Amino acid sequence: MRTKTSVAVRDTPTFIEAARRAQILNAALETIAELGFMNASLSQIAKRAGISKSVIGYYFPAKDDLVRAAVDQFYVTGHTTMMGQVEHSTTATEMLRLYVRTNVNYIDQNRVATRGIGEIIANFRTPDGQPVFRIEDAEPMVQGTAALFEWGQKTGEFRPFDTRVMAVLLRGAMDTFGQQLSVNPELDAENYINEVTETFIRAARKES
Amino acid sequence: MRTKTSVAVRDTPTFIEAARRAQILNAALETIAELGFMNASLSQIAKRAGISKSVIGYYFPAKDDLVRAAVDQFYVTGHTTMMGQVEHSTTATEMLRLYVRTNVNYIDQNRVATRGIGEIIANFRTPDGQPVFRIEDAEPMVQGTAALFEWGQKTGEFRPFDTRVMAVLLRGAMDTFGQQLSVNPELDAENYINEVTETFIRAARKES
DNA sequence: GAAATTACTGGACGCTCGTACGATACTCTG
DNA sequence: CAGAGTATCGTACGAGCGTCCAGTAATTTC
Repeated sequence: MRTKTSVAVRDTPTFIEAARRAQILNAALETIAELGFMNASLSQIAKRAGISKSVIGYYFPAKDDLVRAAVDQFYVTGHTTMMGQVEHSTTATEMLRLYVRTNVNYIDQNRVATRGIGEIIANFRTPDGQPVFRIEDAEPMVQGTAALFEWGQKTGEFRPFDTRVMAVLLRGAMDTFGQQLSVNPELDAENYINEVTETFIRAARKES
Repeated sequence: MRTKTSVAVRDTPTFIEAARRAQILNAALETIAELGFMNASLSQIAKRAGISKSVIGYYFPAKDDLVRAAVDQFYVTGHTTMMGQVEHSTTATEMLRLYVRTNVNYIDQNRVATRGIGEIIANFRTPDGQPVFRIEDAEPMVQGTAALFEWGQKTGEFRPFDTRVMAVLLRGAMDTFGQQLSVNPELDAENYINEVTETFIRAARKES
């Protein structure tokens, strides 16, 4: 007679299950953010969560599933949070301002998660060495950003330029903020927002 | 009776030793660039080099030494290569142009090494999880870049702005190019150079 | 409050890692 | 061309990894 070693598939998860899952996901992101993806073993994660290693195996069939769940959760909450704030702008310039502000603030207020997810995306690979999250998976994000600049070119707010390169530069500026934050936790988000906004508006706007 | 299991310390290395060291360093960077730092085991590196795992141990006492040697080599050759090209500019604007061009071209022409070193810097940690190469180690690079912008402000070519943020943004734009390259190897370096140069000159220059 | 289900534990398994080592092959030098 | 020094190999070891599993504790169900 075999005993159950993994959680049952249910329509509505138990209260305990929901809480444990959240706790484990949180501990995983914390551990990854602090030790790096390659040192974040299940033992380490379990130790931080104060639970036995096997509990993780009980709720997540394999480590892959845990990692994927963490990434999914991050993008679902993050994307909806940010989209809501940006979408009702009346000019491309205003949208650019809001885009920078919303993104930087989100990173600032979700430092551990942002850092952890970054580690995962950079280092999570299949057994044969292929990245699980390839850079082209961020292509929709780049194209969405490029659309902002295309809009501005259409309305005449922006000069002609390669919108894709500009979008990649802006995305890079967002990522850079996260990295700078981990160097200097006292970094002033407001100042960064203002400088980056000014920089990109000047770079994109039509000659006066 | 013990036999020698590591290479002797010599004033001038043997021909074989120099060749093997170079071969191993090269294979290591290749492997790291392709499989990622965390999957680049000594077995994998040895396999690529077509040698036994023990040969690596013969020339490099520990894996750490191999990795550090690879980083050292990269920075020594890279830094001197680029400094030489930029240093005799007559205006800050010209230097900015040269800076972008030289950096992008260097990354373009050293793709594997650039990618490998990036992997190492991001993922190489001490046993307790602390990064070996901390981001503040890149501070001299950032300050050197900031000095370029300060110069331009002093000569009146550039408007007032936070030179450190601008320097971080420019460094980020350089790093971004490398990442974009690994997505799309056909990426046009010349176009990227032109767009980035135009972007930063417009962002930095004084109002006309 | 007994039975059934759910939640958790500690230990064992097979695997790969980095390192260490004894033995063997190659290559110079006298 | 013998022998010392140099270079390479295969293998073995302990540690840590992710996964598995039989058994126990806790909670829910009837």
